[in-house]
Amino acid sequence: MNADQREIGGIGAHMTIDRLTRSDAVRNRERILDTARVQIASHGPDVSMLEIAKAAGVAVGTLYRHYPAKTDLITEIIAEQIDALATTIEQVVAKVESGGAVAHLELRRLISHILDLAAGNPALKTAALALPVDTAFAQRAQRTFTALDRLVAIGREAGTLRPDLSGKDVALLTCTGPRDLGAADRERWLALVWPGLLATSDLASTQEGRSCSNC
Amino acid sequence: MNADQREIGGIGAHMTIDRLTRSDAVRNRERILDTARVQIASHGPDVSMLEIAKAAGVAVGTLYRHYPAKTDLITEIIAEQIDALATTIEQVVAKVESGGAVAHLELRRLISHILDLAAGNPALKTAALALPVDTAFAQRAQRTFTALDRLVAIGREAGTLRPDLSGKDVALLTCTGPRDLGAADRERWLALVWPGLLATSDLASTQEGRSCSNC
DNA sequence: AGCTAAAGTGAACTTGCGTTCAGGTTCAGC
DNA sequence: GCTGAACCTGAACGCAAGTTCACTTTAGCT
Repeated sequence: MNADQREIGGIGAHMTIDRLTRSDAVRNRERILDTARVQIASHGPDVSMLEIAKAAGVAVGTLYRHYPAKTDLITEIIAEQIDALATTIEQVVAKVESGGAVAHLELRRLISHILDLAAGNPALKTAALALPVDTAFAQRAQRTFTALDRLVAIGREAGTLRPDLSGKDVALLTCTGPRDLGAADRERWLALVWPGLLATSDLASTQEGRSCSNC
Repeated sequence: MNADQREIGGIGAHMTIDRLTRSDAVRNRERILDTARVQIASHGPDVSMLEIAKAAGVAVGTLYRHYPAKTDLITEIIAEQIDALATTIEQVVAKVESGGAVAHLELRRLISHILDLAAGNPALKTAALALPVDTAFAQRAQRTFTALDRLVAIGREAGTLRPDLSGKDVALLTCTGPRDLGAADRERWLALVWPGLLATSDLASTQEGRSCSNC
């Protein structure tokens, strides 16, 4: 799974010689990350480090060896999440650019997906807000915005999306979307918001919502 | 300002005889409430009781005399806020019902107002969520929903608002509206969401947003 | 097998916050 | 002005969570 030569210092680790990294250390680091992901998702970012450690089958000291402060742990987890989302969006863009899908429909699906993600992890945004503002998040978020912008631009040019819509708009909406509510409320929310993103709200309304005869 | 006969026990205070309530106690209670409102609004609901006390020019013990637990303080403040909002909405409804205003326009103004409130108090929702669910909030919130429902119903009957729109929809949107963002983002948010609340998004779009010739 | 540096362990320390309470203070009525 | 109950005060308590560190264990090498 993980070979001998792996990163250890997080984002910008570089040292003259990559001395050995013990296998148990790598294993524990992964266990901690996996556990923390789940714990934070279900119990919020206020889970104690002790509980995370216990759930990971590791002592607190070990946890602190890998992440000198709780902030570091949470930062890494959020960074993961952002990267995953960016990748997803980029894949969607690629699919649309290759003609394999329609921009505005994919955008709707994407928003729905993001809402689901947020709902499965209601505490993430809270956690992110509690973090220092100038971390490595900016560039990661930028990647997300860029991809979103691309997708929106295609839809705009196709005439299906609102002429003045931007990727930032979509981010604005999804970031403020419901996080602590059930699937029904999320769907309703999208049904309410969606028309505002279209060039003409009577067209292209694919799913529920207002009365629409031809779709 | 406050005469001899005033409430002291909060919501449902009733005793055989309303014995004396010292003037300094009343004064302090008000000072505490005023201070807490400000402190919570600016520093979030995590301000320590000590800081609130200090800012109010009072010892912690006094704070705890009036509010046996921090929860009680926050509860009262949120209750105040909800009541004020409910009153505002009811006034709007009355104005509309008397023919003094148009429902959908007032709804838009109302949503904007609620967003402003939330932005001036970004921590309130967080605080409310951290509270026990079955408090006296339910009936207060109900008052708000009822008023909203009435306003929306009028707009629906007038044909300006989306036929399937409910007061709960408006609550869903405003509750998830931007809280930590600037006025520009709030306006943009509303511009994006607003079309989805109208019967036909091309009509009655009063302000910014898409191209609209006759308004 | 033996060595050693890296990694792991968990009790203890620190800090911050909610809350209490014994004692001093003050308002209100006589 | 005197009395007593209500009120105020703030040091102290308890607790929970983040963090440290002296010591033990272990992986990787020879």
